[in-house]
Amino acid sequence: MSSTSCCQVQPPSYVTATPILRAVETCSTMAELKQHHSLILRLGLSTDNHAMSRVINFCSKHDQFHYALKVFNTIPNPDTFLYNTLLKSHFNSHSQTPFNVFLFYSHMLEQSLTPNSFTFPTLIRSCSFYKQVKQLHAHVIKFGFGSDVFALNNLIHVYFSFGSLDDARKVFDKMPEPNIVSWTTVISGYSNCGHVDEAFRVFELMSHKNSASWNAMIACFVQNNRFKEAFDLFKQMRVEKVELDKFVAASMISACTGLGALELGKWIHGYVERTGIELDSKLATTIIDMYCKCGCLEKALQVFNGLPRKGVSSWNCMIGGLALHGKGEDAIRLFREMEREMVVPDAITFVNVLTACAHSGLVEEGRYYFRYMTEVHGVEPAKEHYGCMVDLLARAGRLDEAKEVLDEMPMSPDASVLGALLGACKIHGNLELGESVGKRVVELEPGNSGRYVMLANIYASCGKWNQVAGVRKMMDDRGVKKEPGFSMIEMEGNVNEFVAGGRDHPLAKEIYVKVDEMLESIRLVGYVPDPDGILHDLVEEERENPLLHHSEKLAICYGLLKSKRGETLRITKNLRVCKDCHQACKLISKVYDRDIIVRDRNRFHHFSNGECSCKDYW
DNA sequence: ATAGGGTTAG
Repeated sequence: MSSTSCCQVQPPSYVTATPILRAVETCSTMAELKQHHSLILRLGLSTDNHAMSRVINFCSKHDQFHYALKVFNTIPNPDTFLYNTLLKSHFNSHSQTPFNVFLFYSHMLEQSLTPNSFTFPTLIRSCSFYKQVKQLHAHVIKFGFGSDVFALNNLIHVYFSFGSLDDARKVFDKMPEPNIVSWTTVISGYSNCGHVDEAFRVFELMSHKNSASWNAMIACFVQNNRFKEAFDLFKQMRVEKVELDKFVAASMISACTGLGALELGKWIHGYVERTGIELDSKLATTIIDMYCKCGCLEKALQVFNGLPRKGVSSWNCMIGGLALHGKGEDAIRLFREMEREMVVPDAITFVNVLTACAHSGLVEEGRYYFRYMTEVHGVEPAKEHYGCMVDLLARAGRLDEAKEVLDEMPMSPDASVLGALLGACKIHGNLELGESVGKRVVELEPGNSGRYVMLANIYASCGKWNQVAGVRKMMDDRGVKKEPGFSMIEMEGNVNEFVAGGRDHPLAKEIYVKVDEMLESIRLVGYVPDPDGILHDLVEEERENPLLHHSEKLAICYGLLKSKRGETLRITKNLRVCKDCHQACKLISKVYDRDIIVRDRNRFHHFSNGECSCKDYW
C-alpha cells in the first residue's frame, strides 16, 4: 500500500470543528462562551471564519457587541459572512461602544469583498441620515440586488422612517414582486407619518393578508386616535377568522385604553389568558395600562402583582397609573418597593413619580425626588422633569417658584412646560403672568386649539371681553378649529359617544328628558350652573347649549338610564372636564347614590357620595 | 455548516 502521507488531505474545518461549534450553541452565558472561545483558539481555529462567526453570533444574541468587536479584530481574513455577522451584532446591540457602520462597510469593500444579499438589510437599517439611505440604495442596485425583496423592503421601511414618502412609495411601486412584508411595511410606514387614509387604501388593495397585516392597519387606527375604526376592523378580522395573536391583542387593548372600553378590554385580557398567549413584558404593560386608564386600579394591581418578572416598564406603568388616580403616596410607596427589588429606575420612572407628587399636592416630596433622581440614580433631569416641577409648584399656588424653575432650566421650555404654568395661572387667578405665558404658548404651538382656549379663558375670567374676541379671531384667521369635546360611555359592549347638545344618539329623546330631571334634582341640593367654563362659548355648536348639555352630562344620563342601581358609571372624556360638570358630577353621585368615574385628558375623577377623589385639585 | 425583512409598552 502506498502511503497517503504525501497527499494527506486535511478535512475541511467544519467537519472537524462540528462538536465544538455545536457546543457554542449550547452555551447559556457569556462566561461559558468565553471558555469555549479559548478552546477554539487552542484547537488552532483562530483563523477559521466559520468558527469565529459562531462566536460573534453568540455575542450578538447576548447583546455583547463589545466582545464581538474584539473577536472580530483578531481575525486575519474576515469574509463577507463575518462582516455581515458583526454588522448584525452592532444593529442588535444597545452597547455604547463607538462604531462607525459606514466606515466598516467601506473597509469591507476595500478588502475586495463583495456584499451579498444579507449585507444590505442590516446596513440600510443602520442609517442615521437620509443621504446614507440614498447612497446605499445606489449600492443595492450596483451590486445587483435591485430586485431583492429583503433589500427593497428595508429601503421602504427606512425611507418612511425619514419621512420620505415618495421615495418609499417609488421603491414599492417598482417592485416586481412585493410580498406580504412589503405591503405591511408600506401600511405602517404611512401610519407612522399620519397618513391613515392612504394606509387604508393600500390595505384594501392587499389580496393576501395575515395577522401582521391586519394588525398593522388596526395599530394604524389606534395610533392615530381613530379607535372606532380599529374596533370595526377588528370585528371584520374576527369574521374572517384571522388568528388573534399577541400583537393584535396588544393593539386592541390599546384601542380599549383609548376609548375607555373596559368591557372589551377585559374580554381580550381573558382571551389572552384562556388561549395561553404569551404574556411578555410589552403585552403585560399594555394590559396594566388599560386597566389603569379604564379606571380599574384593582385589576391593574392584580395583573401587576401576578407578573413573574417585572421589568422597568411594568413598574413605570403601575406607578404612572397610581399617579393618574391621584394616589401619590401609593405611587411613592411602589417606587420604594421597586428600589428594594433592585430594579433600576429610568427617566420615565421619575416622570411618573413626580407627576404623582404633582397630582396629589406633595410639594416637598416632589422636590425631594427631583434631587434624589440625579444624586442617587444619576438620571439627569430632562424637559419633562422640569415640566413636572413647574406643574407641581404652580398647581400648589407657588407660581413664583414655578417661574424660577422655568427660568433656571437649561433647555428652552416647550409648550407643555409652559402649559402647566398657564393652567395654574388660571386656577390661582394670576392674570398678569397668565397672559404673558399664554401668548408664548400660543406662538409655540399655533396649531393647538387648546392653547388658545386657555388664553381666552384667562381673559374671560378678568372680563377682558375684547381680548377674548381677539383670540377667537386669531383662531379663525389661522384656521385653527377647537377640538370638539366628546364623552364616551361603554354600555352592553357598545361605545356610545356624545357631543355637547348632540342629538344623534338613537335614545336622544329619553336622554334629554333624563337630563332635565337630573338637573332639577341636583338643583334641589344646591347646584348652580357655573358659567366659568367660557371656553365652550368659543365653539359655534356649543353656544346654544352652554353648560347644561355638555357631553359628560349626556353620557351620565345615558348611563343612568341603561344601568342598574349601584353600578359604577365610567365616562371617558377627550378634553379636561370643566368646573361646572365637575361640580354637577359630585352632586349626581350623592343624589343618585352612584359612583361615577370620569377619565379626562389629564387624570381620573372618582366621584362618590358628593366628593371627588381629586379633592378639587386638578 | 452559520445570518435576513413587516406588526405590540411606559
